[in-house]
Amino acid sequence: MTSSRKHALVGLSGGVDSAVAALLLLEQGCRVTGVTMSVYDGPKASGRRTGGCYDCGEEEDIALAADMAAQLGIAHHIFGCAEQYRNVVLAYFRKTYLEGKTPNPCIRCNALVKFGLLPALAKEAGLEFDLFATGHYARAEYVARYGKQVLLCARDTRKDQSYFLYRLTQEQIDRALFPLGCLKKAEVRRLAAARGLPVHDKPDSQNFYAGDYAELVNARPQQGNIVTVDGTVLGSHMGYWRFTPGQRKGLGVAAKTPLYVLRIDPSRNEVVVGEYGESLRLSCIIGDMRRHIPLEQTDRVLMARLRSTPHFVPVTVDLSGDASGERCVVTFAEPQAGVAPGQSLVLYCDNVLVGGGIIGAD
RNA sequence: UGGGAUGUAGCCAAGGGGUAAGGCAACGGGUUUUGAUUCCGUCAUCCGAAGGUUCAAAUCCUUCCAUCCCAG
Repeated sequence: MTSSRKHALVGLSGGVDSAVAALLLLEQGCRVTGVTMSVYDGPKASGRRTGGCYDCGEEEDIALAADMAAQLGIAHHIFGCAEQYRNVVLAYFRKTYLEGKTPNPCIRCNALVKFGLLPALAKEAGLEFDLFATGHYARAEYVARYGKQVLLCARDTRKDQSYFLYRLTQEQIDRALFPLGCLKKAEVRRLAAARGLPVHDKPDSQNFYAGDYAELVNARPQQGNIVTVDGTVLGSHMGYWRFTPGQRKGLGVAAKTPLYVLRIDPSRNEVVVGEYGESLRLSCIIGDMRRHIPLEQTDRVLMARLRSTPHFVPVTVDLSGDASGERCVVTFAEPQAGVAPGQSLVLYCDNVLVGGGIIGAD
């Protein structure tokens, strides 16, 4: 491009964050086009919605996104992604739970649908753009010492969402733009209010699905036992796929101390529980890795997140066991609770996202 | 049937004359783009039942009921 005026495609969800992202890009002088994906293809249910990604009331959000685009004076396009979403996210969600593991649909969706299919469809539709922006609280910046564009934590690490983005490819990172990366949520709302955007006080959406997860797994309820490590039966449940390691609430089992899910045994439909101490683990195997920065280039202690929470644990990573570099063993400085197969472990060096992978079954 | 023991919320469990701890579960809420974690709040007008003693009892007495264990 000869023009210095960049053209940014912005994923508008209908919420405050993406609207403010678009607003900021306009203020920076970008050409901006809004795009929204439609992913729901389930029953046209009740219409009662609480704000999930896969939500039977998504038309409302799409309409909000369109309104927002109109208010900002930018073009807006809607792309149907339901079929792919079903194949890529929902099928994965169901399969993972049935394997006795815990899926993370947001990570999968970001890499394959939101940052994958959506811009691809936009390109197919003839839209030209240099950048793809979203309202995520994260940063994508060129870092000289690594010689490329990398993902970084948002300034406000409490709100940081880079965890959900670690599976992006280098090309996706190269054109990614996160206008909210240096802002706090309150500032974003203030900006929206100042610009008169009606979504300025819209509650955050924080669910992937507003209904009963078991509906998505779509498995027939099946009674099984809740057992201790030594096999003592403490109670029963209606399907192992309703549980995740580390879970405490919802077991329905009374004991001296709180009990946590230690592991799940799909073949016996058993949920193994134990005390907090029994749930601690010092290491785990990571598979299906995505590596953004070679570990040799990191000279500081690596920190890991085992969940999207702001909690970081110092770790050491051993890649020696696997030549392909897709697997490694991660050892924690302190024993960790809630290490759940299927969940992602994401590595950071300072604020830079180094890579990550999926926690294995053992 | 004889001997022993126990009966406090859904579960476990303190309190042994002065007006029902605590834990677990459950429920409600906060945090959270994963129903995890975490945090906050609520949860026995009543202590197996009926009488009695006392200013006052879940706590003492009596009887009854239930359950468990050991005998036979």
